[in-house]
Amino acid sequence: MDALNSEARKENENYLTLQELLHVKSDLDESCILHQSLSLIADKWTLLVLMALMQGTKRNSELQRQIKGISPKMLTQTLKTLISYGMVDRKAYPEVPPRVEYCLTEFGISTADPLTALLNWSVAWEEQLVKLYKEKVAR
Amino acid sequence: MDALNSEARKENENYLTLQELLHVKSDLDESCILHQSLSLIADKWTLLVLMALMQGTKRNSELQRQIKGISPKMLTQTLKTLISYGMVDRKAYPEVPPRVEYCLTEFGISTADPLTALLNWSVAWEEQLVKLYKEKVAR
DNA sequence: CCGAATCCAGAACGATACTG
DNA sequence: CAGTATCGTTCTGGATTCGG
Repeated sequence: MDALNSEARKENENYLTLQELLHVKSDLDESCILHQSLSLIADKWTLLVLMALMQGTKRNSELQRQIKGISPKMLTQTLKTLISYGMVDRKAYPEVPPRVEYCLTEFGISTADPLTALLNWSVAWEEQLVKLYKEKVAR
Repeated sequence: MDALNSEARKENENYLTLQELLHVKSDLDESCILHQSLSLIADKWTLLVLMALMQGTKRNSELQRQIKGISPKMLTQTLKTLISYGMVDRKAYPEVPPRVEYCLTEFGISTADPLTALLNWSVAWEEQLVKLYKEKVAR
């Protein structure tokens, strides 16, 4: 268990560990880059919309169908936020009935990297996590 | 740019990509393991408390000083949640005045792995992210 | 020193109905 | 089909006060 220093992956010269970050700046607050980036994508639907678009360009109604339980309002709102972030592109075709397509930008695609790491951690601790989540929503 | 399939890291047999996850289950909702694990740690202070404890065992008052802007209530509450998750251990010494120490469990330490990935993504896109965060809090 | 209890403001989210 | 507007609820987090 060498998670803290992640030596295994440090072949890459530019790889930065949490310890190194804390060494540079041990005061912790909202200016922490980790806190900032997490707060941008950590709401109820953003993650799911990003994942759906990882499969490729989709229309509004396709997203609506694929993402169970999302309301039209929240879908639109989440997409608008992601567009303002520069993570999603919107293309509207001047047709009747209207057709609108959404796809990820390069920046949007880049989120796959940290999300994949989170996925593999989640799978490794899945039993624990699922139990905790159930308890959480039970409240 | 091969973020979606992360071939570079697939030397590891067990490595799972987002595409593979979506292939197994293309319906997206709150049962998605990624959504569940993210929702457990994605609140205002959890991340900062975890990071502080990555440096080692600490007392309540040390955490209070190091984490700028956190109120005693939110510190206690966040610690209690992390203890209930099994990510943090609490040791109380029967002294006067009381002394209480907190440290990470193996599960807590394991969060360093996804967090380090998020950190390196954040640093790669730092300029973009900091700008977006500023706009977000301005609202 | 450590933490519990209470009250409250604001944000996030959901349901519904409506427009081009 | 895509998106907007309005309203109401729920949840989060902050301020303050009190107790062991």
